[in-house]
Amino acid sequence: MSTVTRFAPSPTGYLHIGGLRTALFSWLTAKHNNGKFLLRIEDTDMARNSEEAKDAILKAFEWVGMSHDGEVVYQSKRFDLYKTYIDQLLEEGKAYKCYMSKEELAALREEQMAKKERTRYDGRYRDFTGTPPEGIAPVIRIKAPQEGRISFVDGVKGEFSVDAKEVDDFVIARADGSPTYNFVVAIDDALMGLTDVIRGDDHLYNTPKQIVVYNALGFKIPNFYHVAMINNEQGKKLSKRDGATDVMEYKTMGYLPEALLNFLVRLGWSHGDQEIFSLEEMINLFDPNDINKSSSNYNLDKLLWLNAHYIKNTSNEKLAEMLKDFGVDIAGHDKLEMLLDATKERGKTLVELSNQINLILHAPKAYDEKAVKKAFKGDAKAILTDFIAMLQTWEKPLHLPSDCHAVMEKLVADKEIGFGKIGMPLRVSLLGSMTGAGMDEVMAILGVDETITRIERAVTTIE
RNA sequence: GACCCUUUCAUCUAGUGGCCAAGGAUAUUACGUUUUCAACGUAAAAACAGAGGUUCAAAUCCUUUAGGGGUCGCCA
Repeated sequence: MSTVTRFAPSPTGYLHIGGLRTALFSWLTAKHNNGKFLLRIEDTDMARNSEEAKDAILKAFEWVGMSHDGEVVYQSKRFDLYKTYIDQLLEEGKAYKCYMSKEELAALREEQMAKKERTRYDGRYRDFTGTPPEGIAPVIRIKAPQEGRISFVDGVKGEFSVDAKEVDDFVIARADGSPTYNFVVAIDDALMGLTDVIRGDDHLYNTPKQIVVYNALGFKIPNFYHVAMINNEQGKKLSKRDGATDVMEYKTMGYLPEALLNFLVRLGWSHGDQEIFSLEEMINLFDPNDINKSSSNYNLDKLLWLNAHYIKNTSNEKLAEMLKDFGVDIAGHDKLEMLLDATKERGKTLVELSNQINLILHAPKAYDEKAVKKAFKGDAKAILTDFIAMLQTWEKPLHLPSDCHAVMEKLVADKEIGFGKIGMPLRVSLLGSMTGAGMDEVMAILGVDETITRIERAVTTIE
């Protein structure tokens, strides 16, 4: 039987970084087995759903390049289907109408809390045959087993079992007739042919309930994998205050999808000492049975490192394309290769990279104050002036970084000075700051004319 | 409150009774390289939550305490 996995978000907000990891694990499991990865939108709660949220989730998937197989399934369009199963269970006596009011239920819970018990429905209408109370629209509850244990083997946690007494006759249809979560999830997972359900371990307790549904309907129970949550660096639940939780924010911040996926796959999963995984390697090596039991903390440092790695290893052509989103359009630039070669090791994100490039592309509007103090002193002015003269009279071509380097070398030799004497003032003249790309590269990219223009302008500011 | 899950360097992790006086990666620090900043290279520092057991031998098995997380809806 071929593997089928799924991701099933409810469209109430953006795609969360934790959700993306769970989705990644599911996606990898499907790809590893040449199976299918399905997407289902859990929109049974009409009040909280939004179209925008759904689109945002789909967009995030598109960005990271995790495509789903087949059509997206919307639970909101399947109410008729769920209804037939509710009727079936009612007819077979596996579910029943419960006329307990919300007030009565609340009172019962309070009573149980007071007695320090786990709260649960007491089954008072399970075998009810009398006359139903007036004015109460009943909910439908499923008959859960009353004794024994409900158990299953979780691919991550291992053997998991709860006392049947812990699982009450939960509601499968509300008073208005709409089906509830645990009911529809079980039905959809079964009908969509899921073989492996990978989800957050906040669903661990839902699983016994869903197993009740599987059994009542005679469905085959899939493998379950409950993945521990991602916490913040302090080990607390990840919230907006901890930085970006929306997947698309990472695009804005200049992260590459490969880096983000590589980062996420290593949260709760590993393969020996390996840190860098291409998509292909992940697919080949991933096995949901290897997922770690414990929750992991979210730490941006490693993501930044990975991102730098992927930027360095991305083709210049592709980088140029991506940089368009960051206000840098160099796709047609004749020195594109040189420009990116000179900068891509200096940018950990596309934002930083675009800053590096802009530094070269645009003549400095102002010179960094500290840099001026350090570089434009002593005989800096004279050296720069000599350098201009040298450039103007240079007879060989000055196209390559090595060509430009030769000029500096000559100057250093002639004047019997260190490289720093020319390097530092030159750097400030060309870029306005003490940091940044190598001078040889910058000069080659700018060309002789622009190089001279920038130096001349700088010289006039030195008194 | 009840029930469940979990616990190796600051962080992600390797580790399935002897190969572990615990390995890798990130971050940190130092040094090297460099005209600068990065990148890169070398090195340093850094952990088995605590307490009891079992065993010739325990990070690994058992008990227990503590920390963290989750669940207890006519939400998903």
